[in-house]
Amino acid sequence: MMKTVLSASRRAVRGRGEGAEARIVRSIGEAIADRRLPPGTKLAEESLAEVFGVSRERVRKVLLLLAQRRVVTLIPNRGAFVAKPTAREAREVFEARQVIERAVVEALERIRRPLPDEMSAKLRAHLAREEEADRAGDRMALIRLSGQFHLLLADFAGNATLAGILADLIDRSSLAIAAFERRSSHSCSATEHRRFVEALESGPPGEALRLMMEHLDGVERQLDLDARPDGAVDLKSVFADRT
Amino acid sequence: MMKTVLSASRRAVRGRGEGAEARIVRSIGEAIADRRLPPGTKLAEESLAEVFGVSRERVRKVLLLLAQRRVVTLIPNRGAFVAKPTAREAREVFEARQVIERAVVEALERIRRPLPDEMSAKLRAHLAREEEADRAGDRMALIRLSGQFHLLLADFAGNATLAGILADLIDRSSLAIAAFERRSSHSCSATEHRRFVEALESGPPGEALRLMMEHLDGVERQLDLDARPDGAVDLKSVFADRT
DNA sequence: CTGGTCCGTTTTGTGCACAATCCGCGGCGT
DNA sequence: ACGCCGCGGATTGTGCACAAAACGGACCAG
Repeated sequence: MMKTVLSASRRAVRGRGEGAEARIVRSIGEAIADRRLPPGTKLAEESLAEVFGVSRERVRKVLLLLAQRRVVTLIPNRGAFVAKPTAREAREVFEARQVIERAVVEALERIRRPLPDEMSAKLRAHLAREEEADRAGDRMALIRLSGQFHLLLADFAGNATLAGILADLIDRSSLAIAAFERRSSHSCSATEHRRFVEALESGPPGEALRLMMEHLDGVERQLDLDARPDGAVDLKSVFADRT
Repeated sequence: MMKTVLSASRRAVRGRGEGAEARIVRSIGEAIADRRLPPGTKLAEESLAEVFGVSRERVRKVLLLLAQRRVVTLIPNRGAFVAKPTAREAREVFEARQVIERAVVEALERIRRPLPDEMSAKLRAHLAREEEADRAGDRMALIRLSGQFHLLLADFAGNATLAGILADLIDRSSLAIAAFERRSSHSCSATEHRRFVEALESGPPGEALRLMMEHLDGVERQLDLDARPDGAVDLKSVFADRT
């Protein structure tokens, strides 16, 4: 038996209910984080309403929520688009992440070793999943898992408010990466995550923090944040050495 | 001449326009921060629509935005209420503020002294306003100015994203203070702010940071975060030593 | 006096229809 | 060939009407 049957005739079942909006928000949010919806993509209300089997105003509400989280941009009388961060905003987001994740890791380092079994177990289980996705070459899963890893750490730190803020920043990081990623590079984060966990469990004090800061720096440095915003490219330099 | 004339007959002028929603959000947000709307207050859609001279769905949208910022709580089929943070949430908010404001002050301390004229001037102007509100005993103005002070510092730090996050946290601080303030105490923050600015301008390195952390600790310590949430009070202990 | 049920009123939730706005395209003039 | 203007189609924005649900009071039974 299939898990869920997607069909227009089922809209009464799929579309309704308390958490319908939350489901759609998650769904779109994940699609954006996974880059199935690249920055700049138009999100037409009618289409989304059809896809999710809900009325147009429900979609409208969802888009308003996503806009508040800066994941989509709402342009009056033009519609909703997947947000396309500026280079400046991208830098700010990564800086904000460093600020918050530093605090998270500092809190985690204050926990007496050995780490609680549950925490350790969850971390190792997560690493296993990341490495499997890595082996399988499942890029989308890897991106999602990478975000979840940082969020998992924030949860362990015990401050749900900070974790919530970080969740937003992680989504926006995905957006920034999608917008500014260099064609080349991409050192897998799975191994860096593993090293971090090892440092956290049995490394010298401060080692985990150092690794995390380097990790975030590394991710940011893989971006091409000097690129001009689209449409402002210098045509002269682009065609300089062409004949 | 008065700045703005509030009148129902002006609804066509006041209610319309691009920034109508932003205006209402600010208006309600300030009212909550100023504690003219204490935690738990019901925010009926129809009433608000009438007050601001807009349609009910516009109010609805505004309430959705405020709910996203955790300033109001939306209970399905019950309506919107001014959020009433739990003690845990209050602690989390203050901890989050420390995390972010530490980063802000560290960034400010990295600026070479003397501080740029504009920055210095704005800070001093702000201090003057705070002290005047203090002398005048204008409690509401003092609360608002106190929040603006911290936000001003974040602006100077140059990260708009972090500043935006902090703005939310400051609003929620006001809520927490309103919910957990002790009847007694309240050391004026104006003098602490002045000392901070002096330390920032000409104090030894780290002094400003120390003052800011103490300041935030002080604010939090003025709260009674051990109070049980309303309705869950332990009647036995309340009437323990009564006859 | 306590506790429970029913019903009217008030408030919130949702779909729909219509108004407003914008985009693309074709025509026209320079 | 380039740019300006205006129109048709499509998309978004908004008010309205009705459906759904909750609160409060009245009434009643124990």
